[in-house]
Amino acid sequence: MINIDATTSRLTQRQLQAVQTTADLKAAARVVFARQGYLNTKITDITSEAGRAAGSFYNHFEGKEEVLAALAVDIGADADEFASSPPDPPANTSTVSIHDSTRTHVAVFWHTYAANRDVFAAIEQASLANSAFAEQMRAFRAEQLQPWISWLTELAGRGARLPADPAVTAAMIAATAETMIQSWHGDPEIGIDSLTDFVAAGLSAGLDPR
Amino acid sequence: MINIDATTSRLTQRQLQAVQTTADLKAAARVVFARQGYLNTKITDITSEAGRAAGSFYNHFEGKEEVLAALAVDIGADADEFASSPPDPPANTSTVSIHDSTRTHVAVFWHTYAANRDVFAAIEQASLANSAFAEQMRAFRAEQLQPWISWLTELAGRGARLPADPAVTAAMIAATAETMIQSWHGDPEIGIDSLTDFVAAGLSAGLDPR
DNA sequence: TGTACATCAGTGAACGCGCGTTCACTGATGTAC
DNA sequence: TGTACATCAGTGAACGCGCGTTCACTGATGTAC
Repeated sequence: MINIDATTSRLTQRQLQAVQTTADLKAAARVVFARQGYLNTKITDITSEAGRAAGSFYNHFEGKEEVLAALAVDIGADADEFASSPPDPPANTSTVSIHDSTRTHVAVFWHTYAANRDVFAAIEQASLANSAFAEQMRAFRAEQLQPWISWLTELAGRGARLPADPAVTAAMIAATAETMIQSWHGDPEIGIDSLTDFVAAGLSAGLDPR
Repeated sequence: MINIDATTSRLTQRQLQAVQTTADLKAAARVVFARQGYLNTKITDITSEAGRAAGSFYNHFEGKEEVLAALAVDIGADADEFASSPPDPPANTSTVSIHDSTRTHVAVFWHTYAANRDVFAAIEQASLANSAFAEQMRAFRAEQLQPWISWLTELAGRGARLPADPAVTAAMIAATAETMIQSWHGDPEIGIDSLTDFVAAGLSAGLDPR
C-alpha cells in the first residue's frame, strides 16, 4: 500500500480509490517483476500481489507494457534528483579534471541504476520481446545517456580518442557500469571509485590529462 | 540446405536423412532467430523456414531451447578456431605488453561475437525468459570468458588495479565489447584497435606499463 | 536375387493448456431534485 | 436534509486465441529368409 501525496486532496473518494489502486498495481508490478522477471509475470500475478481482482487491472492499464512504461517514467524523476544533489559545487567545466568529471557522471548513473535495477531489467526484457516497445523506450534510454553523450562530445572536442562515437561510447560505458553494479555487494562509494578509475583511464588515453 | 561432411559416410540413407533434417532445422532456427528474435519465434516458424512439417521438429529436438543449445555448442568450435590462429606467435608472456595482450584477447572475442551475434542474442533472450536455461548456459559463458579471466588474474598479480574481481571485470569488458560490436559497421580491425586502446588504458591504470 | 514384412523419418490435422481479456454483476459513492 | 436514481471502481467466472505438442497415418528404406 502506497500513500498518495497531498496533490490529490481535491479528488473525490472514488477518484482517490482509483489513484490508490493504480499506485498499488504499479508497486505490485515492481515487486513481481523483481521476483520472477518481466517475461514470466502474468497479469494475474500482479493483481493478486496487489490484492485485486484480475479484471481490475484493465481499468488502469492497457497491458503489462503500460505498467512498465509508467514505472520507467518514475525513474526519470529519480535520476534528476540524484543529478541535482551533486557532492561538489559545479565548477568551471574546463578546470575540472577528467577523473573528477567522470566520477560525477558515474555516481549519478550508479545510484539511479542501483535504485531501479529491477525496472531496468524489466525494460530490457520487454524490449527484447517486443520491438515496438523497444522503440518506445528508446527516448527513455537516450534521456538516461544524454549527460554522458554531451560530456563525451566535449571531451572528443578536446582531443580525446573515444573508442567509438559519443553515443556508442556512452552505451559502452553504461553496459560496463551495469555489469559491475549487478555484481557489486560492498560499499557503493568504493565501487564508484573503482569504476571511475577504470573508465577515466580509458577516456584519458591519448589526451593530455588535466 | 547444409551439406553433411564425410564423417557421415557410413550412415544408412535413413540416418543420413535424419542428420540432414537436424542440420536444416538448426540452420533454419538461426535464420529465424536472427530475423524475428528468439522469443518471437514459434516452432512452426522454424519448421516452415526449413520446409518441414511441424511434427518433424520433435523427432530432432525436445523444444526451442534445445536447438539453441545445439547452436551454442557450434560457437565453441568457432572460438577455438579464432583463438588458435593468432596473428602473432605466442611469445613469453611476461615480455608481451598489456596493450598487445589486450589486443589478442579483444580480437578473438570480436571475431567470435561478430560471427555469431544472432546466436548470442538468442541465448541472452532465452536466459532472461528461463532461469533453468540460463543456468545451463552459465558453463558456456564461463568458457567464453575463461581466457580473459586467466589473464586478468595474472595482471592483478602483477599489481594492476582491476575495477572488480577478474570474473566481473571480464564480464564488464565483454559487455563493453558487445555494445561496441553491435553498432560497429566499419573495418573490424579498426574497431578492434579502438576498443583495445580503451580497454588497455583502463587496465593499465596504476600499473607500470610494460 | 526376389518377396514379404518391419521399421522409421516425415506429415499435418487436431487436441488441449495457459493465459490475456471481457463483461454482466455488485455495492459503494456521487448527484439531482 | 432526505430520497431516488446514476455512475463508477472493483469483481471473478468464463470465453477464446495462440501455439506447443501429439499421434495416427504414409511411403520410402531396410531386413529376413
